[in-house]
Amino acid sequence: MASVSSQPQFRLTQPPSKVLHLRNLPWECTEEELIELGKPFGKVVNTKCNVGANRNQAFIEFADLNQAIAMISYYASSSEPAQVRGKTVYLQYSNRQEIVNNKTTADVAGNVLLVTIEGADARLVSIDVLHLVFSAFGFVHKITTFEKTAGFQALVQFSDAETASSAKNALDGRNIPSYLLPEHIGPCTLRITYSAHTDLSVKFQSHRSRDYTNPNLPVAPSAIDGGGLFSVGLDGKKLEPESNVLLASIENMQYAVTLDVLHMVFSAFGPVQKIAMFDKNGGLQALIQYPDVQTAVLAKEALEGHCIYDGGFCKLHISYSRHHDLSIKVNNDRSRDYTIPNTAMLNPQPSILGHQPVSTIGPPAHPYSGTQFAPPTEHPAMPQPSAGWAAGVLAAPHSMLAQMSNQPYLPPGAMPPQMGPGMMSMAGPSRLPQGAAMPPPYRPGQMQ
DNA sequence: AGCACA
Repeated sequence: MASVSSQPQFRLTQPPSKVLHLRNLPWECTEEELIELGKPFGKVVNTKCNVGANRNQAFIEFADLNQAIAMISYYASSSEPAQVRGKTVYLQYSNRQEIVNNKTTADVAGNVLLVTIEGADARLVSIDVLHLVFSAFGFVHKITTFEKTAGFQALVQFSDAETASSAKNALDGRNIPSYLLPEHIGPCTLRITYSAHTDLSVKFQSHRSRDYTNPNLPVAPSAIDGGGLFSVGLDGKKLEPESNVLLASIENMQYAVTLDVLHMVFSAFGPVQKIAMFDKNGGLQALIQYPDVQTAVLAKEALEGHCIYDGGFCKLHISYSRHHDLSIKVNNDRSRDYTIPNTAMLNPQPSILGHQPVSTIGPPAHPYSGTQFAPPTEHPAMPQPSAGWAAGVLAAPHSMLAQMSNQPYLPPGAMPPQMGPGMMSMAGPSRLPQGAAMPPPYRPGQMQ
């Protein structure tokens, strides 16, 4: 009575599926042979051969469930077994409902790009860098990365084929800007084709896959340490536990970074409850409190390593704080509790208009101007702010204010004084790339 | 001869 059916993976009967699992196939069975086998019963819409350790298994997917049932039923009662090249093949319903194929390339333009990253250090390119690069062309819905014989590859999903093709046209054959990459790593060239996918299935956020449309997606179990206290970072190194409070330190602070600048930058991801600024080791640091961990994670991932101002000025380094609720004793120019409704009390009306950054947001000599990305037909020193993809690329990593203050988070019915016209002008929409239909990272109501 | 990526 050693019933194999007690092992779920060897159940004798599978529930019907459009997908059939085939085994005992001859060596190097081709897709054509599989189609030939299935054709009498219906339309084979997809196949996958050379599956399994011996590469002698395969899947075929019919257009219709009834066609799969017809094939199974036929061979269940036939005296002639199913055969390929005279070899008996065994078939049953697959335990999956559709074939997910890695036939990643397509001939026609689609909304998903297949990106191959070439270069000795290609696999050191993080999914966040890819996200940044491709976000310059529009909202990136999802990214998955994987390693195949072709090397390190990624699938990047946009809303539509138009956005995807603008990214493809701009980036194919170009190098990822070195300033986005870790130190001392070689050039990484992007080779881009269209993928046959239209909607990637991302089950959890991990170091290999992201779904930017669903911030509530669970983090991959594989990316969480057994204790659960520490999560594993993009490079597999341990990180401090996540927190709703971020610790930001500001490097290369050529320009004053005020409470209001920080509030604006961090408000792009959700309501900022409290900010406390202080000096440490000769540099400026700030604690930024969000209502929840999730928002803080979003903000950290988006902002880490980026500069508030163009030209590498005021670079942010962000980690999770051990704090969870800051105690703000007094509202002044270095600390503020935005949850206190008494706006009259906290209104020093600082405005960065009094500081130089307004005129220096776009430094005259842009150090990154198109040298790596700019198409040869354009003037590298003169990125066209509203027309070129180059401006978009540059805007993403270097002018966060320009992009993020576009639609900062505002509490319903509230117009904080620090969101005055001075602030908005500094982030003038003129710097936004044309394709900046990119939704703001945070919208009230979107995240429950 | 028994189910594919993260």
